[in-house]
Amino acid sequence: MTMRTHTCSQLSESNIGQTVTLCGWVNAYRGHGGGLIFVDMRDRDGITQVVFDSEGGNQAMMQAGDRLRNEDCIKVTGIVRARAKANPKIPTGSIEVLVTELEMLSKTKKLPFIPSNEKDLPNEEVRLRYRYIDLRRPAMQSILRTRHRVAKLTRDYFDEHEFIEVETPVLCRSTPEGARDFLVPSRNQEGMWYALPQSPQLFKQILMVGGCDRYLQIVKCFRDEDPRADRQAEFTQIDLEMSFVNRDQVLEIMEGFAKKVWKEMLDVELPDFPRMTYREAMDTYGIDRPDTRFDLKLVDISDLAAKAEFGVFTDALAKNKGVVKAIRVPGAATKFSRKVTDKFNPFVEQFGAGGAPTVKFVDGEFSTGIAKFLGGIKDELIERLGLEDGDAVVFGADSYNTCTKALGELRLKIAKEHDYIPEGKWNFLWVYDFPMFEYDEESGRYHSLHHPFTAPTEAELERFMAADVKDIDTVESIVSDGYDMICNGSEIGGGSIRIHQQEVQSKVFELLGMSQEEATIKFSFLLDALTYGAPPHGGVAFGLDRLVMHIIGTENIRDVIAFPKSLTGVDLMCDAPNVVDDEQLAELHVRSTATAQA
RNA sequence: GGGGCGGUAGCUCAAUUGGUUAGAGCCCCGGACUGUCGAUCCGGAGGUUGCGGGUUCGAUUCCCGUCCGCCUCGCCA
Repeated sequence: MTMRTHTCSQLSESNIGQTVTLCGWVNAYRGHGGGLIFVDMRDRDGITQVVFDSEGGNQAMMQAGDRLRNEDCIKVTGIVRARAKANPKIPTGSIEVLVTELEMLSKTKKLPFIPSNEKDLPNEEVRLRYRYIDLRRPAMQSILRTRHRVAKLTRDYFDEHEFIEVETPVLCRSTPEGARDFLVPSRNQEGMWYALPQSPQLFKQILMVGGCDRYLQIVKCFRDEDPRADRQAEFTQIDLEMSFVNRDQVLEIMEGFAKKVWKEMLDVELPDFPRMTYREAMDTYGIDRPDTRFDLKLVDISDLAAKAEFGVFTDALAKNKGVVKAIRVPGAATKFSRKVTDKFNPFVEQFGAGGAPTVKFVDGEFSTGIAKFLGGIKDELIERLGLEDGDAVVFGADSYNTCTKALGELRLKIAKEHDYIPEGKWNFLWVYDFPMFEYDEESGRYHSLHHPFTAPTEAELERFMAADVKDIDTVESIVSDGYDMICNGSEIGGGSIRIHQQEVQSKVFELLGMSQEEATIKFSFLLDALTYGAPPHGGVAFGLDRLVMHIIGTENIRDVIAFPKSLTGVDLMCDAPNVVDDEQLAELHVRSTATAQA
């Protein structure tokens, strides 16, 4: 039993004549003087019109009804009756409730905004500050429910596949590889700190060593890095791990999960996911998470460019790993005005490239831009790119990494701004065969492309174990058994087969420039665990926030989180983070070095 | 840490080359109205133009600094 007999979505013509009680908020108020008042009541589930009629109620009740305003929280008892004229806009539009009793549960004061006025919402800052009002909007309720359904679907699917949910600690050991840790001072252990988990990676692997076989957890993770529109410091991961599996077996089960989510949530039947190597993704899309809904592929024309007498090309080719690449943009000759192409240069400069020259291909000739440099290679270029009349071509010339990155990003920008992305298309794929390591010139060290617990592929194992730290080309060429699930150009999940042999794990640490002593201090528990009969295992982590973003069709991660933070990591509603007392700090053996305090 | 855009009433916005009392709609308050459904109509209240400094006879407007929000690069093993 609750205070009400029905929710605001439940009543229909079958309830006519019944006395019912509803609880909810005033969604709209339409008074017609002392004698007749309409109020739309809203709760989580829907809207029902209730009527105050002087012929059906007493004077005091009419007066109380007349004082109702948007978002007052009320309880109403009355008799269900048919409407003279139904309102087809709402599901309960054929009935209304003639009020016999009204109870004001909670009067609202003047609101910063009216949640029922979807067309005139305030800016996001106000919505976040008054999140409890924003959350009353049906659109927000729908998102919360969508997120709930995805979480439930997740638990159901993996339960059916014999995964069990296990909780791992939130107060962890700091392992300052990769992202910055959030730290928590220890009161009991003076001078010691916990870190919040960037992911439960090591715990889930140790669960495999502990015989759990198949593990699931929907879990908060924390990375103290600057947020983005699609990234928060605090986010939710669907964390998975399996024992006694190889890569294809992991992919099969994870692909089944994605298919199930898309079927249940969007009624979309996804075909089997294509697979693409990391190398192919980088070569043809300039990014490790290619959006394959459209072409605009990067084509290597280095050999042709070498023959063109164009300084930009020849200079680029003279660089270490220099390349020249081109993108055919179908039908863009008319779209690429000078104004449009002038913006390409500053855009690619952000990514370290010098520029992105263009040409148009009209009436069998190159024109505008760098056309005059392409005379000698015209026919070969047309053939290589498959040019048709009315196309445009964008070029990039630089070292492989810079050129690829710049053109990859430019490709996405052009696709978005000039409508090359088809509506309603879902292109999933797996990217695999990542390099294990990338050499960073600046620090003179390697870092892991996935994470340092990713195994080399079986075929690479021997070469990996024999690799010499100083042999950069060889180390960079070693392929790992990692994989990412990509959906429309966004990484929604990633994982790998993990290392389950201690000597292999030690070799990774060695190549990462960690001394044996250092590795022992940081990861002794893992290295130890791997020596006690660790099973082969692998897994995946999906980003729950990203998944829900795709399903509801938003690019703003704050839309799918009930209480998100701003881009400076501030909770605008709670005003966190905040200053704490010196006594609190003293207890934790911490003193602030901050110069300014609020 | 760098770059870009923004901040005027509770909310969404306006305000001429710097100009005299900073406007409108919604919300709120008061009133009218018995079939509305974004109800309608009449009246009213509501402002340290984010904050601090500067230029000027005069600053919402121009300049400097600062705070906040959004987007982005770096960053995100």
